[in-house]
Amino acid sequence: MRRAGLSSQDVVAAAAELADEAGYQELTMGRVAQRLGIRVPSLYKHVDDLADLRRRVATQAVTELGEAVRDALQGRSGLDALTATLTTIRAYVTAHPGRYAATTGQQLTDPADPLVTASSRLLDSIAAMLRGYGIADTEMNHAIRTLRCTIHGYAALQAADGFQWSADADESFGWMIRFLDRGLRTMCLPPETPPASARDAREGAPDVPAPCHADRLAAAGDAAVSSQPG
Amino acid sequence: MRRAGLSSQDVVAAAAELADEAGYQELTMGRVAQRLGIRVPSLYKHVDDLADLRRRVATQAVTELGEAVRDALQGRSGLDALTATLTTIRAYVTAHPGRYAATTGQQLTDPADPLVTASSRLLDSIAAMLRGYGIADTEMNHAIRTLRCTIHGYAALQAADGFQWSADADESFGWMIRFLDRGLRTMCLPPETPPASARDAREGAPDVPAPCHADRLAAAGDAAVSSQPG
DNA sequence: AACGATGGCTAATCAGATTAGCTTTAAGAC
DNA sequence: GTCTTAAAGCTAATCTGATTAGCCATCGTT
Repeated sequence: MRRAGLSSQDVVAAAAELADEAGYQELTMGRVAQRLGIRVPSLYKHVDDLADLRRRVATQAVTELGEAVRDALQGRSGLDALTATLTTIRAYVTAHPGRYAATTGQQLTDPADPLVTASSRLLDSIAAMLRGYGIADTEMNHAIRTLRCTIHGYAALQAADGFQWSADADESFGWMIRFLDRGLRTMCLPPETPPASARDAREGAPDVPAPCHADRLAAAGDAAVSSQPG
Repeated sequence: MRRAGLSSQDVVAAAAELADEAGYQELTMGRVAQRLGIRVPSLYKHVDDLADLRRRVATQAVTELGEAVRDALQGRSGLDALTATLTTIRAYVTAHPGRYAATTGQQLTDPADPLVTASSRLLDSIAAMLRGYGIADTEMNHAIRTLRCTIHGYAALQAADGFQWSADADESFGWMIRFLDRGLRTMCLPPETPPASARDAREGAPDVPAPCHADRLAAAGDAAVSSQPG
């Protein structure tokens, strides 16, 4: 019989496409083999096992996403950069829900893992965006983590079920961007600075640490930040 | 042989405990049966199948979480209420990572589904928190969605790997709360209101819809908001 | 033309979910 | 007290999907 002549890359690519088209839960050895026109056991010549394949798909996703974000950030700063970042991520997750789904739930422990490397790059881009945004170094870790939560939450929800929340999803997305923008812009000013609004900031807030001084930064290159890609 | 005399509730409870203790990926019919001291096929007298069991665990989680948040919000408003909400959710997810993990990836389509009901209640609590926070009705949907993304992102990341991001996670959590607080307080003021900061808000922001007027609200009881629990 | 690594295959195994069908308990009807 | 019967368990069997073992063909190299 004629050989297909596949590489690991081909297998991962097929898996990624399959996940996007049929849903991440359909990313199975059988479906991948079928798509490639080979039998299931042959896949094991190219990947270790299903977990390995999933992890490679996740790595590809984070890599692609990181490149897209880096490209989108060229020459931008402030709200412009924030908008570009979120828009890019949203577009990516919309186009590749299965790939993004693969990234959720991956452990990032081994520093030599390509997935960890790719995640670090993505977070570096976000950090650069925030730095150009005027976030102080002392706040950087907190800001990255906060933004990461919001972005990951948005992306995870979107990847999970395509956001059926009706027609005004675009507006909500824009609102979210403006929300983040304002939060970032006011975050490093003294606590009293935000304009007196219709708000009663009670005194007895349960257990929030003191405002606006970040001690003990976990140093640079803090790979622990990226405990989860995206 | 002696009967165990189990109910569906017992099975779900055992599954929830198992998921918390051993991790969501260990939530398997075999492990659940083992924990209950019965054989695997007997489980099918109490639940339809594994998907049903998972969904019930998710429902229990969202219900418990909703009750906890509702309790925590008693007599609070503003930053106090926001802090209570997030602190409660964080505590719940920390105590019950497996349960929370069960909620991610559930579809919420059928309005009669108990999971949908429970999710709606939780979102109602969050809406009440925001309303008491001074968010206009026209912005409510956007605010809920935004907050939901951040909360879900935080919870999902935490449930996935327990947040190994080093020692200052608490500080980041506090920072995030203050960030959200400031964002919410400044969000419904005219765009120019936020104090001129070290920021250059460029003009050419890619594609964000116009600021601060929300048209076409998806009416009340908008179950589509809860496309994902938590 | 031989060769050796590579990529593919069949057959078999294993794990986990699910189904079929039987048996016994235990709760209520008489 | 017995009788009946639905519910709750069980064993055995099936099915799906992942994985392993071991064989064979292809292809680039010598």
